[in-house]
Amino acid sequence: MLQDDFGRILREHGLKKTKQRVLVLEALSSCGDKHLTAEEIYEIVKAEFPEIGLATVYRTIQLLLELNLVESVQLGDGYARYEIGKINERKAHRHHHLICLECGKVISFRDDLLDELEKRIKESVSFQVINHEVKLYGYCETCLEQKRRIEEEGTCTAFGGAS
Amino acid sequence: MLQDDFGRILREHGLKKTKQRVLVLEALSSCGDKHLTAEEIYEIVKAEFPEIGLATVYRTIQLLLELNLVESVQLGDGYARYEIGKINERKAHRHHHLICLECGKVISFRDDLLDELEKRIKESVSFQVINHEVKLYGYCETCLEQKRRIEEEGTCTAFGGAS
DNA sequence: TTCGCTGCAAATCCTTTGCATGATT
DNA sequence: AATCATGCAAAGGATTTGCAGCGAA
Repeated sequence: MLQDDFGRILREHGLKKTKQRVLVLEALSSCGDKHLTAEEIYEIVKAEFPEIGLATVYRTIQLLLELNLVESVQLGDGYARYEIGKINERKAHRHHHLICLECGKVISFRDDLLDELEKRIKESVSFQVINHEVKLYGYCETCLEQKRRIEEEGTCTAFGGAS
Repeated sequence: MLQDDFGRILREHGLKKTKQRVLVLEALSSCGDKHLTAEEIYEIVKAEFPEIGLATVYRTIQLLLELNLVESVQLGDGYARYEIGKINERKAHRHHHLICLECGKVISFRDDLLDELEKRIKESVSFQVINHEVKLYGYCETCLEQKRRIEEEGTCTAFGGAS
């Protein structure tokens, strides 16, 4: 299904369907919300196909980006991260990222509120918005609980922690 | 004024006030909304102080970031960009970036709508939002007009342009 | 068979770092 | 005078590219 679609898309663009390309797409596909780096994709694919090279992974990602099958996200940690796009889910646009400052976990979050913001921009500034990207930094549930627990335990610690 | 503040802040942190540091801060300060790259800052400062090295610019930026005088923005073009922060204006948080896909121009945009989004997130997901970053990609006024003009001129061209 | 795709290694790009010299307090 | 900051050049890390050989059409 996804395989056939992919083959068709490649064919339509005069590109060849190779094991490497399929495996890279599958890695991204199966890791849905994990926002993999190139290196991570490389490791995943290498488990099943050890002869693959990192350069091929980068080239394939580039290809998938151009085909609009994959989108890239910059989380500000110096790595480009990639997530599967339109092909198997339609959550392509209009989803934002919650990024945990503690553990780095990324949660995707769907919300159309930004449509409102875009409208507002159109009215006040002359700028035609095509796409948007929202990142919210904070603390995820797990890390929040952990912090809470530590605070409770440490209530009697006399030291304030000036930082 | 700004100079003195800067001197004070440096002194408070046991740092020395050097010509290079002042010039880097001034470059960022005077180019308010331009979101300069390190290389651009380097060029600006070099005009007035040719013996400065790029490494010093990077080190100074790092310093200014740590002092919270400057903030960094990733526009996804592979360069880190920097903008002056809290010191001379209080527009630190809550301003978003409109990025022109055509000419790369960056327009800063102030809006508190995201507070609403943050509240909504707090309700639906257990995630404590600390800060957020919004980038809107599209076309700026100048580029829109240019496109319009080209379209008008080219109305009679028979070719559709299958892309 | 043809031509694109791959793997490897070298190259590139932005940014950081080591070290001896130079400037600031 | 004592450090800290600088400039230079070399190192670093992510991504890219060149090229000969391999594999899909």
